[in-house]
Amino acid sequence: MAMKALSKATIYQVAQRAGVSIATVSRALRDSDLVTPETRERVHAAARELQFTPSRPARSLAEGRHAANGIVFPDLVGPYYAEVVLGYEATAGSLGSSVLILATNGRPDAEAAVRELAGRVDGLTVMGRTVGDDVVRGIASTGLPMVLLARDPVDGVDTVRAGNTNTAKALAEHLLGHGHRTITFLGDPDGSSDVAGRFAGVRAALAGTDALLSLVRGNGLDLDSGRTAARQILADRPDAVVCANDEAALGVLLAAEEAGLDVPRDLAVTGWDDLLAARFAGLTTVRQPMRELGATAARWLNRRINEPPLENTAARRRILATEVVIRRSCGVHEEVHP
Amino acid sequence: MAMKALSKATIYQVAQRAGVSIATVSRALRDSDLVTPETRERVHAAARELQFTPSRPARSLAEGRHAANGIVFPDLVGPYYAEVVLGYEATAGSLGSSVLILATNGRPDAEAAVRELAGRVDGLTVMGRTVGDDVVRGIASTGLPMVLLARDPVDGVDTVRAGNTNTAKALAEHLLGHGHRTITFLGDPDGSSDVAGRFAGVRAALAGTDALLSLVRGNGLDLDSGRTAARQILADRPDAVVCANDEAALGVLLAAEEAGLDVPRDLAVTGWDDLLAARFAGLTTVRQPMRELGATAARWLNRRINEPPLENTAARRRILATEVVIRRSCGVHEEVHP
DNA sequence: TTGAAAGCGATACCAC
DNA sequence: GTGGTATCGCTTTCAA
Repeated sequence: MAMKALSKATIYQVAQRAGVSIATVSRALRDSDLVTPETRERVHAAARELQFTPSRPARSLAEGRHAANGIVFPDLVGPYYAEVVLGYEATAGSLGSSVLILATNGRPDAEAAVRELAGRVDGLTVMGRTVGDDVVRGIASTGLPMVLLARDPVDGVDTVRAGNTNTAKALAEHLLGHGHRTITFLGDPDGSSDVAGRFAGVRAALAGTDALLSLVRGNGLDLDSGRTAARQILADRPDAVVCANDEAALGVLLAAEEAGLDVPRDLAVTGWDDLLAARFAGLTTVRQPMRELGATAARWLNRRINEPPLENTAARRRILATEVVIRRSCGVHEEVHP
Repeated sequence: MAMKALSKATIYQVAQRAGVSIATVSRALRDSDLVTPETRERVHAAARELQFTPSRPARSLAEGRHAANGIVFPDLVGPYYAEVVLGYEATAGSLGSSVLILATNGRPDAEAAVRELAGRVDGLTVMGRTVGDDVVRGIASTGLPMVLLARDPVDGVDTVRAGNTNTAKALAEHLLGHGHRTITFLGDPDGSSDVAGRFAGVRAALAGTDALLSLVRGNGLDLDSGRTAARQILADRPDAVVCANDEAALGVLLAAEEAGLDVPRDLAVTGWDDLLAARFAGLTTVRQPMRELGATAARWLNRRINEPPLENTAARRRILATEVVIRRSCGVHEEVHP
């Protein structure tokens, strides 16, 4: 039987086999027009026979670029980040760039991991509160193109995010319209700038009204944290609980059910993200363009990477629109739902 | 010849600054014990001052490895893949490897993209029906360590998957227990081996009974495809619709509601995956260890990568356990739900 | 312990 | 058009 030809072929072997120099191989393989169709074909044949694939590190070293970019996010748990990352990958891929991902989640060495990642890419997207501003500045100052995603801006770095405050204000006003007067916000404004913006919006809506706003930070934005926090919140019998995201809100829904409370009659609940589950739970929430957030970041990063060094434009900011999605959980509406 | 504005420092500059050779810098920075604590410190200081970070391509070229591995999946849409990829990233990261992702989704050049990815990593995990067996074999034959995830095995390549057939059989038997006799399976067995396994399980359960099984392939496994397919299915008034995944099942639920059908009284519906939404939709489904699937693949791949070439063990197979999760949608149970 | 130098595998400039 | 070769930045013998 034939021997397993696993040692990858190099450009030298292809050159030898085709009877040309490595320079010619390089040209022929990248379809340079400085090669005779004849030799071009000969080289391609040799390459094919040897199953030649150029070494990526060698290429990168010679070209001075990685042809890859990276995205750092806190976690991939929950549909929110997943959608954003997917949008990012799809767009980056179509722009001809490979994508490296890094979830800083429970990583103790997040900062080091991010720096290491920065060394593997032509540009980096940093999402949410994964690493401090100092790290972002440090990396940006090396000249590596960067884009911030769903995160407070840093001087000189592009930022893409989804609208929080205005939409949160609209949501809270809708709640007021239902007659709710004691409102609890569940989420930690110090935990992420998104949450901070949402809280600010709610507060703005209640300012100058007779409604009462209280804040419960909770332990996180997942279902169980929401459920746990809700047990405490429900003891105070607020009219409504505005949650920082859908998962927490779903947890509150579960806790309310346990407590024998009817939503929305006894308690109104709202979330944020419009997850698939929100639809089936009848949860009033806010929809944000997750896929588009990722796609925009990828597009911007690509632009920065290919930008002529001297035309370096000022940092961009963009806030993508979000919208309130009214369902059953925010209060009793005219029509009766089955 | 343009001047690089922010050229990163090289090992040469560090060497010069520390007054040593590049060899010494290399050793000092990788904490070799062949260096005086004294010079070690001097080198570290110089590196720090110059903000030196070794060039990844240069390192990879010299070491002959990437310190990275990749995972290919069809799509990241829907919580299923996201969870698997997260589990993968977390484990790979903790094993000291960077992770490259590739969604073949709507990519016309999926095969080329996978090959290109293969050139950037020390090992590759291929999930589902992203590329053909020929491509898998081709890559595996170059000696690149691989792991197959949720996909039919290929000779000589490790495979990790979740149980389908037996659990599907149990699920179908439960349905029979409810008295359902006309059952429609929604999903394309030719579209993925997972779906094929689930269908096989259902068929096995009905074999030898008086129950009738029909197959509707549908156009996909997302909510809208399920909803659309359901409109056709419902015309036949089956007792139960067994869906290949939760998203399709949720679509069926929506269509049933539109048609004025009561689930489970008029129609039983089951899904697969146990998404968060399934819980709130009261959907009977099957839970699979998504996170663990990814983690196992990452662990196996790591083992292969670091395996002494000659101890090359036979291809491994593992099927992780799945379990039926009974909720309301499969039929009327004793207890009355609110 | 440290330094000199030989790779690693491409790209691209400069002659011919 | 092609070939020779310097270069990219680092790791790793091999000597000293």
